[in-house]
Amino acid sequence: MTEQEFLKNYDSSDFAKPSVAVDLILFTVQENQLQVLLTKRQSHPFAGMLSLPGVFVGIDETLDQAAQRALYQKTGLHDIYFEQLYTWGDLNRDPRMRIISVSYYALVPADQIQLSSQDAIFYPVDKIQDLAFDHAEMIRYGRERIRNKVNYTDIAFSLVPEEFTLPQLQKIYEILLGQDLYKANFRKKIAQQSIATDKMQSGTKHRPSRIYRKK
Amino acid sequence: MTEQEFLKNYDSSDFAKPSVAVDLILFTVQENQLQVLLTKRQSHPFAGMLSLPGVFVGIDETLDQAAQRALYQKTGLHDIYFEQLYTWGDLNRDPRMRIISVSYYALVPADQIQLSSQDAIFYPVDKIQDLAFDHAEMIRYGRERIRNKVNYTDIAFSLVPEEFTLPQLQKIYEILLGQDLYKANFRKKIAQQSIATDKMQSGTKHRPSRIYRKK
DNA sequence: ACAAAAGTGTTAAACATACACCCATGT
DNA sequence: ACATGGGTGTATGTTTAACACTTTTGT
Repeated sequence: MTEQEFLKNYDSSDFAKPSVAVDLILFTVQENQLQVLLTKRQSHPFAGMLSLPGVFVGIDETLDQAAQRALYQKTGLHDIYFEQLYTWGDLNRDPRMRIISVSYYALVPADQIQLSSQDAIFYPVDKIQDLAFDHAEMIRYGRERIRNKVNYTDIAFSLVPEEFTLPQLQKIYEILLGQDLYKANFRKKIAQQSIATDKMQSGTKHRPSRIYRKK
Repeated sequence: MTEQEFLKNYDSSDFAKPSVAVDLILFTVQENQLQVLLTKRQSHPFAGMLSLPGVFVGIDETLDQAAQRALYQKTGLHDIYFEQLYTWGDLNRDPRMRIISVSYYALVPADQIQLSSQDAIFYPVDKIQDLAFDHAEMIRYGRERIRNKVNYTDIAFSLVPEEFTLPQLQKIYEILLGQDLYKANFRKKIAQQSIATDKMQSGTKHRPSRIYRKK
């Protein structure tokens, strides 16, 4: 049977279909650590373990919409940076049945977050041990994508409030990259993507920092 | 209903499921152009138009396996460079039904290709106009991914035979990047990733080029 | 000898890295 | 006055871009 004949004769009810889910990897920086949103599983399989929030993709719902829905359910947030990461299709990802999962990652400044679900918590990425399904692997992959993208995009700005100081922003860069940066050089590079306001930070017990916005 | 309850009560037969397909974007360089493998559609929808080769994902088949199968059907090839690109989930991608498609791209040296299907042809990427489904968009996205990856990986080597000359390799880089490169600088950078053999090219009407292998 | 493309050494500019220092605030 | 972190100018090293030139083959 050629592919054409296959497509021609294909009747969607004739074949067992995998289910399709979207899993969301929501990153934020809190307490000087990169953290990820996890939920505690109440039921089989992996009951009691932590897992990423996920939803099944509705028949009348795009993948992006499903990701937005998962985000909204857990955080009440709508308009934040998010992006498709990778699609996971191993056969026994889920012991119940064949599920193909499209993973998304999202970045949110810590101050925007108000968890709307009891069972949702933030967990430091570096301390993750065992998660349900292949979710630890997903997070590792997302972590790596971010580490790369920081260097040639402005995604780091997504983790900082609209108004921020350069030391704040530098800390974000350092956490995402996993290494310290030289203050003077960081500023020369990043200042170009930022606009200085006339406001200054207050309440510090040292010289106040100037407040910037993203250009 | 919480997500937990949803998952607990979820019965795969209760919900209409999208179908899942894999579409393959096979790139090669022929006649100094980046070309992509297309097939002419014989039947509805988009009968007569060109499209990417694709397969439905079997219930006992991983996504990578499905991509390999599509590759093998069209070219008889097995072990070549390929990688997942992106998953497309818009609602009306296919007029027949809801299909989510996981796209893969692959890179093959032109000399390895022996098309095993009558209706498969190579088509220059820069001359593509209308394709069936969202396949033109997929190719554009894959083209962009390659353009980026050329700069920080060695994927360009995947488009050249095991033994190659540096001018050959440079031409590949130039085609992938879409711009000319300076010979001397290209060599300083790439020579490090290559090993010189003691063989020389023959049959040219000018100075013969040394043959290299990938390190 | 000449054409044509292979192959190399050197210079100049751009960018990244590192250091040294000054500044503004609270105590 | 001092501790603390904010903020800046300059020098050094490394990478990238560009040019000028030599080499080897066929005709």
